[in-house]
Amino acid sequence: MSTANITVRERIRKHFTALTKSERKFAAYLLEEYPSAGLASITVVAKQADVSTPTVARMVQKLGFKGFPQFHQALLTELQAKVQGPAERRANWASEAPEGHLLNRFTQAITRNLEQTLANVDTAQFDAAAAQLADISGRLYLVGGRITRALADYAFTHFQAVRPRITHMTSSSASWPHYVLDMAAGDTLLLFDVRRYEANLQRLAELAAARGVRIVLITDQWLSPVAEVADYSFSCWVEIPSAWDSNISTMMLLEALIAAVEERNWDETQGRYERLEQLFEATRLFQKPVRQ
Amino acid sequence: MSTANITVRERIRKHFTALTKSERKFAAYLLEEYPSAGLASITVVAKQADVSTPTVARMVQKLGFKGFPQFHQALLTELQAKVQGPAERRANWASEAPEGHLLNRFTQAITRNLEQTLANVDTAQFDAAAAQLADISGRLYLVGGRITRALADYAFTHFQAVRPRITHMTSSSASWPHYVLDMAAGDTLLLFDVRRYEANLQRLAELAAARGVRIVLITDQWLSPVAEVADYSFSCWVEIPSAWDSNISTMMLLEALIAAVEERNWDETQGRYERLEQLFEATRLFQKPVRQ
DNA sequence: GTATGCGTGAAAATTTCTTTCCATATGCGC
DNA sequence: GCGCATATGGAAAGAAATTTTCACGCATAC
Repeated sequence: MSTANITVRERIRKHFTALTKSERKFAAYLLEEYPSAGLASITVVAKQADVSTPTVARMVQKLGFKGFPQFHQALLTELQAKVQGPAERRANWASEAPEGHLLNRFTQAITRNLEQTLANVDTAQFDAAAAQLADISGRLYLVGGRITRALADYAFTHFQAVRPRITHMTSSSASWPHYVLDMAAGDTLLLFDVRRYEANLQRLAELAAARGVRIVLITDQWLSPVAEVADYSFSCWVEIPSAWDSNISTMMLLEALIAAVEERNWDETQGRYERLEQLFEATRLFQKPVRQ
Repeated sequence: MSTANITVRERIRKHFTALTKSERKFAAYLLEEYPSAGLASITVVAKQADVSTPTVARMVQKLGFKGFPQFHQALLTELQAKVQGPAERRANWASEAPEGHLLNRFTQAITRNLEQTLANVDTAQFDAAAAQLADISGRLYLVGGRITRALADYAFTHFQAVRPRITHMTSSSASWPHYVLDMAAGDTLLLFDVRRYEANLQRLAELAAARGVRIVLITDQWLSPVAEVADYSFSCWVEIPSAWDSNISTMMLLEALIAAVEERNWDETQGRYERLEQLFEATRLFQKPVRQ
């Protein structure tokens, strides 16, 4: 492991004096276009540097590699490390917590889930889905499963403030057919389905799709079968060291969508917030905010 | 050339529904550690993803590559482009999103909120609160406000799997007195209150406290007045560039608490999960999970 | 001028990787 | 419960890569 951490570049510098003329030719070529010049097969690389394959093979051995594949792998690892960026993975968020504390382990898993989820969002699809959700010419239906019912509820509360014409389909699937009856082309169905995927939701999605309803699906990384009929699907990474799945990334995607819809309909949304504020005031349901 | 510019990640997204179970397994593995997981030889890659080489070969063809080498090359090119590109693109956060895209702005705010929230958790208090929530000698009551009702609902669903003796107090505050009537010393009340703080919740908390109920409060950074009577309070950072507050950090704290309770009561919890599983099986409410 | 030794690359030998074929397993509809 | 369709991985064939061998060229020393 002692020599494992030095870069190929450093190895070349270190052994340069021991290299022969052709080998130096190849070394120069590699450094010229580092490290991409070394990423093809030995045959291709050798040809491009205008030396023979044995020359390259001998040289990488001089550099301390067992063979060309090992050399190739080393370059790859370097490149990968570069992309990963500063290795300061936010490991210690819960700064006060001891190393192995649950909070830290949990945080690490969550961070990774959020990263993965975001990396896998197709921006164009996100924008299109936001536009669909913002389209108030049709109704917006919300529905979730056993676990995600709470998310659908949360979505309902927020979308209510952002746009009119919303229906929260209760989790009692017996009543779903009644809702489907009123669905029409141009309507939107925002559907949550994480494992274990529920057959009822799939049937609902199929019925809705058949009526020309656009479906936005928020699911997990293993993709609910509803994705088959959904117009827009988003995968959220949900694994945590636990018997159940985390829905933090799911929630994040939901909030991001709400924010996007809000931004899109801002002119109208603003007015709604003001009216909502006045209504709260009128009903005296809520106390004055502490700040702001 | 028309299809040359889309990333492998996008290809996977696009074709995911057409993939079989094993192929998805490989796809998931690749996305998990992208793109390095796909850079070894097909044999190695397949073995690490625990699928057969033919599966991988078939899949890359489905993605539109002629063969594995072409797929391999595409990943390599992506990686190179990434390195060549704008020097320090921030890690993997929504890597495909343009700089000023809402997704990126949103993510930044969320990251900050999570950091702040975690930095402000007192580990000892967290552990103590978890112990309180895990104490099944008393009842556990759950309640939330207008917005946080959804979180209380989510908490209810999960705590149900983890421990017995739970009561979800519905948001209709008219019925709260009935619940209070049955509260006794040794019971626990998990209460969510974020701005705008609700007078009803405060009164409920006072009544419960008077009856000797231990109160765990999850609130925002400005602290609900309920904190006065709560035994344990946690502040979650909730500000995002939007007219409303984000509850992602709130959700995170909640999930962390659930995880902590689960870990604490694991012996009993495990049995509950198994029974739950059997009940699901019996009611046939749910489809078979895709994986695991 | 000849002999010696090192560097070099063509080509063979070998290893490794990729693809194809096929038997088995698995799930699904009837 | 049966038969069909599809998915899966073992194994072999085929392809490509890497390594080794070896003969030649070239420089240097005597």
